[in-house]
Amino acid sequence: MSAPASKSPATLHDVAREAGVSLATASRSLNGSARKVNEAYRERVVEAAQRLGYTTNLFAQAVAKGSTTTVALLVADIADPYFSSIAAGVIDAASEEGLVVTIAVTGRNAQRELETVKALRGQRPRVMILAGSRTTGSTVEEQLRGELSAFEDTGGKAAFISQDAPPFASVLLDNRGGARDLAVALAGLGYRDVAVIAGPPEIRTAEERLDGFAAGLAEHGIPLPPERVIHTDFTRDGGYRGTQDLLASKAPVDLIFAVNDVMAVGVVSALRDAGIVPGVGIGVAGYDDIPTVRDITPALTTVRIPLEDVGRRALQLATGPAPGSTDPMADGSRRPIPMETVIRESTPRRQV
Amino acid sequence: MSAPASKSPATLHDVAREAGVSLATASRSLNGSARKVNEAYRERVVEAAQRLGYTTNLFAQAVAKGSTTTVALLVADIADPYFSSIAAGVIDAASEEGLVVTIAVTGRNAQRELETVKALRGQRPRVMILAGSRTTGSTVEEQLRGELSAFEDTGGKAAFISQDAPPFASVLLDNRGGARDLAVALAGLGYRDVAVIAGPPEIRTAEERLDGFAAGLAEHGIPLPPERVIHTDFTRDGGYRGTQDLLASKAPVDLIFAVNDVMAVGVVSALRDAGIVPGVGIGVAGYDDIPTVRDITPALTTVRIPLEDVGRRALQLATGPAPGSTDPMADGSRRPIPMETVIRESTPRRQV
DNA sequence: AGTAGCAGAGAAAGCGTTTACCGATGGGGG
DNA sequence: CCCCCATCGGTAAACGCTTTCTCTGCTACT
Repeated sequence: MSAPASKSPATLHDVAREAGVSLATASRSLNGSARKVNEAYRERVVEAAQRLGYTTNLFAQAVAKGSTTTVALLVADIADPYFSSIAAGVIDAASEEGLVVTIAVTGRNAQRELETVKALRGQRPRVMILAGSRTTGSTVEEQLRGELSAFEDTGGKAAFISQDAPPFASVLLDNRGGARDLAVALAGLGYRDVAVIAGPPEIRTAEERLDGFAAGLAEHGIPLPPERVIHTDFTRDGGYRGTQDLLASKAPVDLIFAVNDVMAVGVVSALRDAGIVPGVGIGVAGYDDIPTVRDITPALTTVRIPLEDVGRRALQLATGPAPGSTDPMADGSRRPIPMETVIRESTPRRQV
Repeated sequence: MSAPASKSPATLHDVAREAGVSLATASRSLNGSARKVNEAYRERVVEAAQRLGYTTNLFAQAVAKGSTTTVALLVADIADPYFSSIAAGVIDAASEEGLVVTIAVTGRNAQRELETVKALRGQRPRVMILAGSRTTGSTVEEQLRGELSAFEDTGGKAAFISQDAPPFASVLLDNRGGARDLAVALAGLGYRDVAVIAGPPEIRTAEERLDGFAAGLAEHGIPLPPERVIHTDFTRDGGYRGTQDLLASKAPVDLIFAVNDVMAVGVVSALRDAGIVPGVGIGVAGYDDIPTVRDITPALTTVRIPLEDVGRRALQLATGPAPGSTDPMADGSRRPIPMETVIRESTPRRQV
């Protein structure tokens, strides 16, 4: 049982020989070169390539051309629906442009993110998209920015998702506005004793949502004292534990807002385990509108983000307007993606 | 506002010059070359690299070495939790080995899958992992196999997930056994009038689950007449519509098994919309144990697959045992991943 | 002290492409 | 009928890296 001979893949050289033309002609025939090539030759080359099962070696092409067709996408956790939806958008948009997407996961770890960026730089991607990174203001963040600057200086383009990180491009999500609108809507439904299950303080997205929500409440004169804000991590389990802590504090609560849906699902679960019927005893709201929240009971009130569009847009932003054009996206990129409050069963009108 | 000068990235050449050594020495210093290099030199080189912000150009390295550090992963839909969990496993295992993962989505379209494989071949990945591909027996499938054979002939390694596709490696899931066990368990709970929301007939995974389930029922003398089997597509919406069709047929049903959880969620939703309480009026079971099903009401009975492990294993299988060793995985790879029936609220013991 | 042997630096030949440049061919204008 | 120019193959030089091979300068052994 010996391993197969493992001949190396056919090269352009082979194709050229097979077709009886020169290397240059073969090359020109196979990629839409600017220069014309005799149709008869071209056909022969294409046929030969076919016959040999030739595929252009993208690496060699990249080294010769000095540019690649790769997009690098960094996410915190690809199994999280928030990120996988964004990834779907990025991949979709990328494949339209003939780009190939490399995904790396950073596990919400700034150090790891930095190292990943460094490693990915070796791939010389055209574009790097960072979703779900922390902004800690730490030296690690400085290094990250340095790395990205260097990346851009050498012809790459970096784009952030949901994080304003000048001078880099970013797809801005109006987290603050969305959360504010949600708070206003909920206040309108009669909720008064509000608690928030917030994310880790160093995740800016989470903080923006918290701020916006507090602002919306304030407009209705509803306070949000610090002890009603529980910082925990961005997972279902974080939501669960945060809720337990909240309940243990015995604070009177008629609404819990979790700054993302994954956590909100944990909230619902914790409430139920504590014998409280979510939506009846205590209202629950989340953020993101991941598919699951439509299917749980009660269906969750949340803020919808068009996540696939966000991913798509990040890519477009980064691959940029056709060079030479007067950048029509330039200001569009600064305009945050609008979001929509979606009221569902988990926050019925409050009995008075 | 002119674009930045965009100098090209530092090359090894630059590093060598900066360190005052030869190209060869620089190369040897930076990658753990077999050959020794004077420690003093090495340090100078490393420092120079640091100073210049040098990162090895992986493309150039690949073309020089003739081998890459890329893994290509093909999934039907990255936003589907089944696939995103697998992807998480693959990425995790890959990054342990210093490999970088490229993800492409094929949208359950055989033609597109074929084209994707072709395109991805240009990247000369070390490994290609195919999850969720169709097996249609069609000419497209033949072409796909041809493409993969060529890929392996030229030194690559292909691995399938949940699909026995000799001679290629695959991580086998015991779909049939898992479904059989589930059926037996459900029969034991007293269910008798069973219907199945099945997947598209050309997806083998779906058919195996259907078969296994029917077999398990048969052991208990429970029939599964063809009209109780509804073929629909592998989405939540497919499950929803399939259930509507089923209900419209007026067949007496006390249990619906959907061949995957995503569809099962659709089943639950359809039942509820039809005024039937899932779990009380009609039992519901799914397959996969995606996170959501634990959180919906009623929590779904399902079959657990360790999806991340599956992904991880696929990668290990493909990167293979250390060359030279006597392939301890060789038979292990043929041993299907075990699965576990998980009974939850959606299938309470049936009243007699 | 002389030589075998070896360590290790450097030169150079690739790896599979692209692309500037060269030169041949053929057509059209004077 | 000749010359110039446009057109289009081919040749060869990159691209950034690895790796083989050559060659120098030691160490170490007899």
